[in-house]
Amino acid sequence: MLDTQPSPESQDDGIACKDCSLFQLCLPVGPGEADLELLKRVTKRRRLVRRGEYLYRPGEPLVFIYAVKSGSVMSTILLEGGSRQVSGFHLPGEMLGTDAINAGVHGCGALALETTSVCELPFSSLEDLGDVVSSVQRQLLRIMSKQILHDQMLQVLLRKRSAAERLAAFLASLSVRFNRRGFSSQEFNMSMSREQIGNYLGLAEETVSRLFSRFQEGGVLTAKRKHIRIHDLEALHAAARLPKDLEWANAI
Amino acid sequence: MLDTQPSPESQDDGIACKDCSLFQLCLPVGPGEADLELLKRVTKRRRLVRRGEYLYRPGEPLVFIYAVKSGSVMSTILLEGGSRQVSGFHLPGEMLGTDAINAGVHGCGALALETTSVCELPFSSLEDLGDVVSSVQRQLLRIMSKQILHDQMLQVLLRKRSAAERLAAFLASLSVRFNRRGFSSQEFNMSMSREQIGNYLGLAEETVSRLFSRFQEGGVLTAKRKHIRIHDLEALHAAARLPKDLEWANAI
DNA sequence: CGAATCCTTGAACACCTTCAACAGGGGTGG
DNA sequence: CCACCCCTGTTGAAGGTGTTCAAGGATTCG
Repeated sequence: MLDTQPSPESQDDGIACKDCSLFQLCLPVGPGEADLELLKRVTKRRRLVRRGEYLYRPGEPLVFIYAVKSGSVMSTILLEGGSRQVSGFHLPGEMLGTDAINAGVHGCGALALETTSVCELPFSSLEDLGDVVSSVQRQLLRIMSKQILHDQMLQVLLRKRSAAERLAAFLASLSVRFNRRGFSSQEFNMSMSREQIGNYLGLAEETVSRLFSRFQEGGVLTAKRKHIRIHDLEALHAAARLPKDLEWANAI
Repeated sequence: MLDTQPSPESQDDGIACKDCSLFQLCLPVGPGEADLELLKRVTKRRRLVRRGEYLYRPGEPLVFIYAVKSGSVMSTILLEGGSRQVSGFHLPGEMLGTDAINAGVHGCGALALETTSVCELPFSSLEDLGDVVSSVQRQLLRIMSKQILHDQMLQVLLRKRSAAERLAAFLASLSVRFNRRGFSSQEFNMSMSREQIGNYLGLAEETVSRLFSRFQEGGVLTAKRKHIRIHDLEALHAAARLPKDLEWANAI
């Protein structure tokens, strides 16, 4: 599959961190120049992973926290019996790897769904640097707190919502997240398959497929494989039955 | 309801922090005396809440992170329409409130299920103190990372597990958590109702009740209202189908 | 003792899954 | 370039699991 997702940033690697739209999304430390310098040092490392490649695998030691710059990453939990549980999708501007801080070892695997560029934030440097980095560490606390919040929101979805509500919430979330990154909120290419969406939402692949058809019949959207065009954003959000709180978006 | 849970620690409030069994559970900073002194200062505050009282309500500013000393606390998310979603049960030695760090405001409410004693950890002091506190802050990061991990495990449970597996996992978790605190792993009093368990596990109250009956018919346990006696711990863990990893216990 | 709450059990029903078959694209090799 | 194959996605039918509705029993507390 081609990297069909348009890239809002130059492929030039010489970009300054402060110009990276990711900067304010993942580590908004404010106007302090010292922190900015520090962050520049910390976030300098880049890595490119191709579709199907792993950013990290379960069991590997935690070396970096990652921030997605472009592309998309799927994290999966390896269950006994070898089956894999999708635990999250990470779009540009979103972080992953914080769940490994506790054990110092990655419990999840992170798989690139398309050609993906990430920032590597060496965790040891975040941890060891003195109080210069305190505001960064505070930021890290906030980010992790946010993730806890989002995991809880996702749990709400998984507990009591119908299949249609789950998929609507998922699509509404994608829409908001793409839009936040400067893309259209009404038309985008998903990088994940029906099976992966189903796995993530706790639904069978067939159910997801049927729901896409049903939404299409209802005139809410047009879905041609991975290309999604939302005609009635209002209806989609209504079907999702989520609080209007934008924080929800990251959760799903 | 009486506080039927036996208390493994003296009710005397003069207990030194380092003698508190909670100490190593929630903030194991190691042998450093400086940190120990600091923690003693930080965790000195206690609070007693009675059954039905709130530790905090949604919307209140984040002042403390809490650690349960005795009793039990249920945290709930307030959904639109006024319905409440149970998002977690917190037993002695477990923390709550970290999800509020991001917004600085509690999104959940925390309700005492029985007479409960908690430690109040002023969040500002955790945040503001210099590098003296760095190891504590690192600890906080670990704790939050652990919670993220556990939330993910819970999601696995909610996505693809049957009702019986969910309840078995919940009971197995309670068993492990009680045992960790020095209580019997085979016999204990739950502080939560069938309805609350169902809400938490994404099941109807009736389903939970039926499952208790079914487990009882199968000779796995005896349940007399909130008093649980597990006869076949092996079978319960088998029914739960969880990795033997103890980390699971906190998750559910 | 009465009331309210919690728990239990039964029956019908709805939703989603599972099994099955097929369609359609995309990539590969001839 | 075309044919083929494999993978992904779609659709149908049957069946199971859990919910909902309903009623009754048990326990606690005023």
